[in-house]
Amino acid sequence: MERLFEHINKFSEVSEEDLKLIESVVSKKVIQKKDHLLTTGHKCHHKYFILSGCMRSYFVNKKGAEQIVNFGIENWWMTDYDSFVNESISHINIQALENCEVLRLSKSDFDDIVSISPALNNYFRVILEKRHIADQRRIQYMFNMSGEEIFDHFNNSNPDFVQRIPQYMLASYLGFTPEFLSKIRKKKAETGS
Amino acid sequence: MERLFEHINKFSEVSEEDLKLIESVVSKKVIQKKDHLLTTGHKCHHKYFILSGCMRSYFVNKKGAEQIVNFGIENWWMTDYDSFVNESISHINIQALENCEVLRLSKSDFDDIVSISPALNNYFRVILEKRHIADQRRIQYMFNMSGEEIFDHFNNSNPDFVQRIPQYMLASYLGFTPEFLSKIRKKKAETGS
DNA sequence: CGGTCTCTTGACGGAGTTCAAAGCTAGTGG
DNA sequence: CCACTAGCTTTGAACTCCGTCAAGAGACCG
Repeated sequence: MERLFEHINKFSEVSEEDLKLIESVVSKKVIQKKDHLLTTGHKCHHKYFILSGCMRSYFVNKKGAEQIVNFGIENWWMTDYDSFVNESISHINIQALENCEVLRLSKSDFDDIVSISPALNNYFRVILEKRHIADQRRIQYMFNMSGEEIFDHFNNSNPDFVQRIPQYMLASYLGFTPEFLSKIRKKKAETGS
Repeated sequence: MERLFEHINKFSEVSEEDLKLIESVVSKKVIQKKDHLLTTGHKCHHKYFILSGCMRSYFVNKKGAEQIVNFGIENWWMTDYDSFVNESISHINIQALENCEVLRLSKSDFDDIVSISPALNNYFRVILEKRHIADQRRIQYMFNMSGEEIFDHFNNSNPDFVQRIPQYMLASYLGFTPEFLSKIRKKKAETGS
């Protein structure tokens, strides 16, 4: 709980009352590694704030391969915004990659607290700004860099995180095959970084 | 002005007072076709609500070509969020593709009105949700579709808009070369769509 | 009209994929 | 504590999609 409070405080000026409000509507859950929080074909009724652990969202592409869309780690709100906001059928899956502790917040409680508390509403606006900026950067990188450069950039930006996931998932997230990623690594090993 | 009010009303429950507040801080500007609202190396101090016309944001990639990041049309807020929010040097350009009428809103006025008016803050949160969802979809399409499929999908989703811009800009936005787009079109003409 | 901007065409090249096989690694149970 | 197995990574050859380059053909605007 403290972790969520700190996160909110970092992005919005909230009162004790605001924190009590959100505390009253979230519930702590433990998720086992490999368990799913959301599967394709269902509506996404919740946001999950990750207290510990690591997750991925992914869909099965036309070739039958799992395409990873996002990873989530500590201090991230994980959800399918499309399904959550529009209450539509989700096309993605959300799965724990490690044992996780999360705080779960339902759509109706979310709607309530943002209408009751301007400060919490503001918190969610600010983290959406951050996320939109991250999305835009990601799109720009995809257009401007080769596979190898994208790989280097991600490694340099997330040196700790890359340790936590298998290479083939990183390959999927970055948009290429595990074989190609392996060849990049080989080339680097030969030429010395 | 009416156009902006309608847009706000569509996404948030605002009072007359809220509308007067935002009216008091935006100013109407006319932008000539080909003029820039933002150029690389400068800070983005404003958001622009497009009343009429059409714009693009783009950067010059490593190969020296202009890579289009986004288009903006009527009822869109155009800005470089990264630079606007973080007050950092922008890496992109924003240019009018047609003669435009816009409502200009400065960063400091934006900060003021979202802290004064919860309803306006909520409006900006909701449109950020929409934008994040659009970004996520775009990323998913880029991963899941071939160039030809991406082209078809964009054409089908934006039948009116594609008439307004030259093909080579569409090619840039979708992430390939004008030559390749021309070959797709040729193939379609031959095989009958 | 003349020039610039846009679109098309074709030959060639390269980045990344596919497929199939083999080598590694780590977790699990006996 | 070892052995087995499932999951992960590496390799290489053939292939595909799309980019590059260069040249020409339209189209639009002063």
